[in-house]
Amino acid sequence: MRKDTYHHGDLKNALIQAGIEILAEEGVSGLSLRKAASRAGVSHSAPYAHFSDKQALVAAISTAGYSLVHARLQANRERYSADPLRELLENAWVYIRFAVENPAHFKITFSSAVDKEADYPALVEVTRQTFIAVRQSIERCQAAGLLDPGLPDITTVAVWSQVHGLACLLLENQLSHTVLERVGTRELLVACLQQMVRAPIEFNIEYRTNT
Amino acid sequence: MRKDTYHHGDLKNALIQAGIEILAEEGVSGLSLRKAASRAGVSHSAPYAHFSDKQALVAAISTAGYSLVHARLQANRERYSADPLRELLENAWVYIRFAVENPAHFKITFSSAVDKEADYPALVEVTRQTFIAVRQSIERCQAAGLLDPGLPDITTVAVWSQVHGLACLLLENQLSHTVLERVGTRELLVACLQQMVRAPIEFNIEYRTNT
DNA sequence: ACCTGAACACCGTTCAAGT
DNA sequence: ACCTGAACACCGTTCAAGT
Repeated sequence: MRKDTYHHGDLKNALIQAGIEILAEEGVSGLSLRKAASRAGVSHSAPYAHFSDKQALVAAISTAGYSLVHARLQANRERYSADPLRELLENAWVYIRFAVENPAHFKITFSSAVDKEADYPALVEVTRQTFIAVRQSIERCQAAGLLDPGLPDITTVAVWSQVHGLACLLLENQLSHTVLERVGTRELLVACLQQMVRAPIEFNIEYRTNT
Repeated sequence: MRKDTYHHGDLKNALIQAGIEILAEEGVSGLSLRKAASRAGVSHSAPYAHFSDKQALVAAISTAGYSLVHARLQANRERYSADPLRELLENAWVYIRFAVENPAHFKITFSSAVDKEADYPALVEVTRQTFIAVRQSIERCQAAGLLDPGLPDITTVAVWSQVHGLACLLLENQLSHTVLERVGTRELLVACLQQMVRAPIEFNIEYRTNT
């Protein structure tokens, strides 16, 4: 039962953390089980005691990403409880910021590197929780007359799709040439949301005209 | 100069085609240079005569995907020249259909498996052309009073983001449990676009209530 | 110009074995 | 229960060599 015969009490989380670090340093293509193992100071086959295969580690890293976003949504809910529109904007901003600041982790998390999501109950659950949190935020906007009063599920898909899509397009730099020279990331987000929101979003957008 | 000493006159395109087939059969993770080579009936190092590395093949496959979508957008432009709203809807539908019918090819194409896009001029060009085609479609809607009359570039980003995001969420099956049981894919697309379009979209949405 | 075959480093995965 | 080390099949990439 001597603790130091095992490298640490929590190799599983150490591997997840190592994976996230590798993603930050080398991108999605740099992630490998063997590298995560070596970074955790353990042999290349040790991970198989905790993860049945690479997909399982990826699913765990994805779950961690979802949890992080979900926690921030919860924080926004308390912080902006008096202002549903602001809450919606800040929720979207959490998403965009995660994408821009942790591109590889975002891709693994939200661009579905996991093939059979159903095999990972924890991932399914946090996905569901996050969807519900977003929908509740949107229902509050609907109640305040700020969004189309249709089926909340559908309005949620519409809004989430737009924010997710914007995050992806930002990651792929498919906008920089045409748009981003004139408008900052947050202004662009506000302009996109404004297309659906039925009240002016209280955030000053400055179009930088090149003169 | 005997033709049959070389396996075919056009190994480059054969490799691209082989890659697309592999994607369809085995998904993104199944794609390898060696498999594409063997499928084209050529040794595993032959591809390097045409592609500097795997990224270059991926970029070529991505370019092919973009070209296909772009061609269909052009076709829609002629077909629906009298009805800009219908054109917008069908353009979005082309995008969604490509995602659902060719998930792996769509991911490689639009979810940026290419790291340094700038290294592949053909890809940059077709990306630009596609963005322009989408923007022109949106400008026609703006002129008809169907969309917010803001900067076309920004409105384009807003609409394209939503459609791209919807395609991604559909691919990840992150909607099936909550929404897709009640509404079909096309109805969901219409409902999303309707959030931004300032006229009823002439497409009947039936909510299948479970009774 | 276009392709082959051997070679190298890296990877995911398995398995018998050790504590 | 947790980890090691050898082994296997597969991969990307390079390079000398062949036509």
